[in-house]
Amino acid sequence: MTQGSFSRQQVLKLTELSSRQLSYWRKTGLVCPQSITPGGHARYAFTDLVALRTAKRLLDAGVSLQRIRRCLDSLTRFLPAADRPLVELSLVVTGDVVLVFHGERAFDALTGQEWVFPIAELAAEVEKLQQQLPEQGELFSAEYNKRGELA
Amino acid sequence: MTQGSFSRQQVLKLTELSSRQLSYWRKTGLVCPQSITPGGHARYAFTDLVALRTAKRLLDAGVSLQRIRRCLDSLTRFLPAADRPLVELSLVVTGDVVLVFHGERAFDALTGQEWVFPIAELAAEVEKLQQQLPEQGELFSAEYNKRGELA
DNA sequence: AAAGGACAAAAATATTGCTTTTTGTCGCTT
DNA sequence: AAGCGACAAAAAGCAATATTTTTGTCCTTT
Repeated sequence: MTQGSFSRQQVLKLTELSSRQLSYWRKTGLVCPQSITPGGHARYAFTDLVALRTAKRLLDAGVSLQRIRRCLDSLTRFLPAADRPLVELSLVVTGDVVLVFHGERAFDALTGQEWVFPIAELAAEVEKLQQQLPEQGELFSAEYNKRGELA
Repeated sequence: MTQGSFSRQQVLKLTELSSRQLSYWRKTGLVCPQSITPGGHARYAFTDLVALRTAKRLLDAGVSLQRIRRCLDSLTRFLPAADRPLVELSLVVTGDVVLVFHGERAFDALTGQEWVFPIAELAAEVEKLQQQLPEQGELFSAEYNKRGELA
């Protein structure tokens, strides 16, 4: 009995969703109540609550519903083990992107593309490359022109 | 003399850029050689190399040149202390977004918008909310219908 | 109270055509 | 080898429009 079972009123209070949203999300399958009463009324489980609240937060952070849906779609593909991404996963967001942290990795929830390379490491990398060129060094010293660049 | 000074050939080898790109980037001010020889030839400093390679990596990760330029523009606004973002900053990327890690924070290089909320914390939060509702609990046990939802 | 339907405003997305940017290639000069 | 210029293809961005999704409001039914 870890579940708990919440009525519509309770859910509205706990999630700060509008009644319309709750209905619509249910109808369109974004978050459905875990069970239904004999009278056809929704009963939301605790995990449903978490999912609803997560979706709400994503919305508030500027992620559109449609993007949320697409992310969920993708995630079932990339992480089939994650049954309910909105409940289980660790997400980070701006308006345009949803990042999923999973183990050591981070990837885009939508495209699955992995996020990469702390560029800090690049200096070291170039340094290594530098050693592959035996001949170069302080060969040139003249500096006739200073740059006025962007980067 | 931490600089080092690299000829065009060396730079091409080290950065895996095309000759055309090197020229164009120089002309458009993305990354310019630190100094010029009496004959008008480019001499790239070590930091230039790092900048070039960083830009190349961003490109490879799917960030367009134009976006890179705009990011650099923004960064000089958000982090005026960062003289050469491509050399100094710690960036993370997908095709659409460049994230900058700076101290404790992470923000979008383009918009400056801060990134937020590990959603993992949500469960705990809802649990807390739950306690504000004294009346609910395992009041309902009937489950007549299983859901077939997305999340 | 909860669900469902209907209508409309707002928000988001997709599409299309147009402009600008980036890159490659060739040829010429130093 | 390095730089410069010109032409063209590819990629990216932009703006205006159409289409779809989401949400609110009102009304009816159980």
